[in-house]
Amino acid sequence: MMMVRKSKGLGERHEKILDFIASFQREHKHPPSIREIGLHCDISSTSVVNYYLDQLEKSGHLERDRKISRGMRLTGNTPLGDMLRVPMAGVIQAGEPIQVPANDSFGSFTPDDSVEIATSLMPAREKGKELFALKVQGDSMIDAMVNDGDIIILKPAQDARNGDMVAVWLSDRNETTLKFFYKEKDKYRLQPANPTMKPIIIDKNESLEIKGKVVMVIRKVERQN
Amino acid sequence: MMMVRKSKGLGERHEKILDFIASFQREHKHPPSIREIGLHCDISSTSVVNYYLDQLEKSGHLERDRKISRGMRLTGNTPLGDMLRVPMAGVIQAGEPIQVPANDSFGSFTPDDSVEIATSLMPAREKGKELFALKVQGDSMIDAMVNDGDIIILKPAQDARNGDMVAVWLSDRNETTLKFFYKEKDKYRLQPANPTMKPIIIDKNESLEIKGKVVMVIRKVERQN
DNA sequence: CTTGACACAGAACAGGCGTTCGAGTATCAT
DNA sequence: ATGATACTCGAACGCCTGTTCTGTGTCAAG
Repeated sequence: MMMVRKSKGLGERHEKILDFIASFQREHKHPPSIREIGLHCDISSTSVVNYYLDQLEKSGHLERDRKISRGMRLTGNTPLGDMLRVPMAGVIQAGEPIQVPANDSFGSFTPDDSVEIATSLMPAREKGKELFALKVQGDSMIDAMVNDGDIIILKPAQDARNGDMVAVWLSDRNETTLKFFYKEKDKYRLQPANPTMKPIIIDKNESLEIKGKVVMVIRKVERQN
Repeated sequence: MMMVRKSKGLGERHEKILDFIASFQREHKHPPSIREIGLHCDISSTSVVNYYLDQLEKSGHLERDRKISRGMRLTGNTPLGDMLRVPMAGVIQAGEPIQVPANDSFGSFTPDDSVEIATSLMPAREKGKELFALKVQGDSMIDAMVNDGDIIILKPAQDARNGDMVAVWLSDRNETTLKFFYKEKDKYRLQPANPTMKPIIIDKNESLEIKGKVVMVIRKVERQN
C-alpha cells in the first residue's frame, strides 16, 4: 500500500531551505554551502541537508551540480538572484474574461511559459510571488497604449486605489479592458492611458470586476509585415 | 616616472579571462574555479590566475568573494548569466535629436544608469554589446504606442529594412519620432504602430536620419496622479 | 651594472565542502 | 511484536579550491 505523505508535497523544512537559499543568493550573489544551509535552518548534520537537497532536486525545485561547491540553483518562479520568473497565465483579449491563476503558492509550477524580469526593473518591491503575466491578443487595448502581442505583468487584486492601472472585466458589456481606475461618487471612471482619449464612465450598478493591477508592460518589437 | 601600460587598460590575457568567465557562466550556470580558468586560458599556475583576478577586481571588471569557491562575478554590461545590462544613454523627446552613445566597446562603462533585461526576453539573439536604452520624455510618441516615461531599448543603425521600427530624426521638421519604416519609390513611409493612425510620408529629398532600430519597449506602470 | 617593477611558474598549505557510512529514533501499518 | 519507511545525527574521508611563498626571467629606468 502506498504511504501517505504528511503534507502532500513540501514539508516545513523543505520550504525553509528553499527560502534560505533564495535569500542567501540575493544577499551574497552566490548560493550557500551545505553547511551554511544547515546552520541557518537548524540542521546539525550536513548529511541531512544533503538528504533534503536530494529530495528538492527530485521534486524539481532545485538543480544541483554535484561535486561542485555551492553548485545549486533554484528553479521555478522563485526569485533567483536578481531575476524574477513570472508565470505566463494565458492571453488577454477584449471579448473574454481573464484567467487569473489559482493561488497555488507552490506545488505544480509547470515551467511552461514564463517571463523573466530583472528585479531592478520592478517598480515597487512587488514581492513577485504573486505576479503573473498575460499576452495581449488583438488591437482592442490600443487606447491603453497596449498593442497586440505585448506582455503585461500584473498583480492579482480585487480592488484598486484611484490612479491604479487595472485589468477589469465588464460583464455587462462583455468586455475586458485595461484602464486607469478612479472611483467617483455613484460611478467609476476608467481613464485610458492615451491622454487624447476620453474616459469610460461606469455606473455603480453596472458590474465591474477588477482582476488585477498592471505593474509592467513589455513589448518585443519584431519586424512588422 | 609613471610606467606606461602596454595597452592602456586591458591586456590580451585579461580579456581572455573575462571572456572565459562569461562563457563558462553561461554554460555551467556558475563561475569557474581558479584552476579551470588557468586550464582554458593557458595559464599553468593558479597563482597567476589569482594575480590577474586581483587586477581585474581592482579595475572594476570583477567582484570577488574571497575564500569562497567560485566566488566571482562579472560587472558592467557583460552578459552575466542570463542577464543583459543595457546602458541608459539618455532621454528621447520630440524636439531634440537622440544622443547615440559612442562605440566605446569597453573602457569607461560608467554603471550610472542601466537597465537589466533577461536574455530570454530578447527577440532575436541581439548580441547585446551594441544595445542602448533611452527614456521617453513627453507624450509625443503616443502614436507609436509609447508613453511618457517608457524605456525603449534600441540597437544603433544607420539604415533599416522595410518593417523595422526605427527611431528617426527629421531635421527638416525638427522632430524625433518612432515609426515603422517603409521605403517606397521616391519616398519613405513612416507608419505609426497604432493601426488607427495614418502614416507620415517623407520625400526622398527631405532629410531622414535613422538613429537606431527599436528592439523593445518597457513600461513600468506606476500609480497615476 | 644595479635596481625594481612586472609577468609567470611551481609547490605546498590549510581550510572549505560534498559525499558516504554506520547507527539511532519515531511513526505506522501488518 | 515486527518490519518498513521517514527522518536525524555525528564523524570521517578525500577531493576541490583559494592562498601564500619562493624562485626565475624580462625589461626599462637610474
